[in-house]
Amino acid sequence: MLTLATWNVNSVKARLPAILDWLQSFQPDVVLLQEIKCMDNAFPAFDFEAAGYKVAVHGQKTYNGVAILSKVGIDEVSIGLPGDETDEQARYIQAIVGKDSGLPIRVAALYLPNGNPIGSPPHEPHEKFTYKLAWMDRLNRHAQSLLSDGIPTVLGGDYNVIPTPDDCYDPERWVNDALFRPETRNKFNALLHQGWTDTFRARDARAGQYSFWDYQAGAWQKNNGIRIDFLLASPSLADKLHTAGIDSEPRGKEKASDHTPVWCRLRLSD
DNA sequence: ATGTCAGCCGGAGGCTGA
Repeated sequence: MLTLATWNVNSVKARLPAILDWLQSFQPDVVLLQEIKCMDNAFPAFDFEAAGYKVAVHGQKTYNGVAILSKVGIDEVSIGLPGDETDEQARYIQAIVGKDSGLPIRVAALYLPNGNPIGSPPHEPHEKFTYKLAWMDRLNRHAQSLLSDGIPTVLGGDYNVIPTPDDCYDPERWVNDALFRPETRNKFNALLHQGWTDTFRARDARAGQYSFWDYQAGAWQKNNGIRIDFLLASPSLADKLHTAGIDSEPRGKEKASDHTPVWCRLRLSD
């Protein structure tokens, strides 16, 4: 059995004790981190190595930043999402894990742009919603190429997409938000239709299961959340999906991230 | 209506992003 997780930690420095606690108690094999908010040389690699993980990092100053932690090795690391050489935001890293312990699996940690506020001014080249939609087009092209070479793959991260009204506490409140707009949901659906499986949804059909709760307005206490963090499995891995879930425990602790870990467990034998 | 948190610069607290 192999346990993978994705977690937007909202600063790896601010969250280090919380992350180490969770690794110790949950014992995931592979963790995909987003919003580490530091440069590569400031990533606390020693602490994760001491906990038994190999580390691959793609960071930048202040914003964004993604990383992979693995107990089963990391090989063939590559950073950046293809399709725009001018994009300097650190939002994508992929690697092969588990190379020398059975089935090698390609994993990616991605941090899809938020996209708010929408249109201010509407056709400005750095408008955030335009950047989000263009990034999603690049992701979909890249994801298609990942499927075509047949390597079992998990694409995990903070997608900043609310896929359906079941994935937010009050759909009316989100209708004009970049996370829920039809353009956003259509592109995410197009990704799924390539053949990716939302592993959580494949194992839990209930509405109102969330991975993010805003810090403001008592959102956590009222369970005013949204589900925007996903582990998408390619077809051969979806067939091996054992269980999946959201561990909301870290969100309730002191000095929590606004996101909580989403996990899935794969049956790799047979 | 407001409510939060983190990083940056710079040496306080205002700004940005989420």
